[in-house]
Amino acid sequence: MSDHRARDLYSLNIYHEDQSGIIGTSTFPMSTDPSPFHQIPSVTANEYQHGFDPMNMSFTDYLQGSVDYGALERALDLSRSSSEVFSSIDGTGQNTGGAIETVGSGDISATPNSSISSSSTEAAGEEDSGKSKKNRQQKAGCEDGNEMSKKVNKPKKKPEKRPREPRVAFMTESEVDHLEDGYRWRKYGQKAVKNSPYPRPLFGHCRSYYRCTSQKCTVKKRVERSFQNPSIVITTYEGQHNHHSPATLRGNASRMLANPMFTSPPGGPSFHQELLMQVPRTSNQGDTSTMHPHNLTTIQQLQLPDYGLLQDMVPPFAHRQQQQQ
DNA sequence: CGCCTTTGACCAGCGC
DNA sequence: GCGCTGGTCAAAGGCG
Repeated sequence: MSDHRARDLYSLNIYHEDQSGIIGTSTFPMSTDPSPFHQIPSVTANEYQHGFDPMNMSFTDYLQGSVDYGALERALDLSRSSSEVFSSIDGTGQNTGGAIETVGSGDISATPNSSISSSSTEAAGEEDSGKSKKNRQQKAGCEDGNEMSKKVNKPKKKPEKRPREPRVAFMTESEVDHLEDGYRWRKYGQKAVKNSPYPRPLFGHCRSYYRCTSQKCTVKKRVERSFQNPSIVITTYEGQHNHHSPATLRGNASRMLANPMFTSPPGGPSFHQELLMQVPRTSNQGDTSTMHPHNLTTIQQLQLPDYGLLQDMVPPFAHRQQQQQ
């Protein structure tokens, strides 16, 4: 879990379906070559605090609540999109890959923590567990093989759908599936991605479900690998943490994670998100000289022949990058 | 012992 | 209605 190794490059992509997929993307070098950091504009505290820039958004930004959903909404024009903005299922019903989405909930204009602290959110979580618990109890009660008891007593009420938490997906080029983000996660499930030729986690085409281990924190995340490029890990966060990163107890990494002012890792980062804090402005039009060559390399790696999961997102992104060359 | 992962099963939603 | 799929649960087991 924590012994994972980072690759030389990380690419961070934030997707939104309505906007041809990508709302932000960044690629940045790993600590093996710290020099590029000096060539890449860092995110200033001011930018961090007063303006949402999807191109500079990171796991940490999101997890730490630095990203205001209101700003996110404005940036993405999510006001007209209140449902899941990306579906992994194409028109034929075939899955082309995992879910990558930035989802605006119906209440997206709320503050970053509102979705967490709101009663609706809690109710949603409770409802979820409660519902399942009820069913579980029924199941437990029918160990004698009485199948009917499984499905009786279905309260058929609740016509209204439970609002989903806002979701944000990140694409990260990494060899490890579960990227360290400063929080503690508990895996609660795993599913083989449909149509996956490799239904086993070892081969990366499984979707893992994690839940924040902190009590009262309903944040979940899904981790899966891209069909097209197994080196790309797609991490989808749902909800926002209502607590500080527990990584504080595990070294200075959390200090940097929790501190948006942090812009230069002393002695080299040990957490991916420390690097994510350094996300460069890849949208830097006209001045490609500031782009690290690795960026382009990574982008091209993202462009894979078999359009599936990323077909809606990667090509436009890659094209844009190529046009900048 | 506590925390975590694994894993099979279940349920709801959705498309046909 | 049926089947598929995503999401979740919880027992069992592993690990430090």
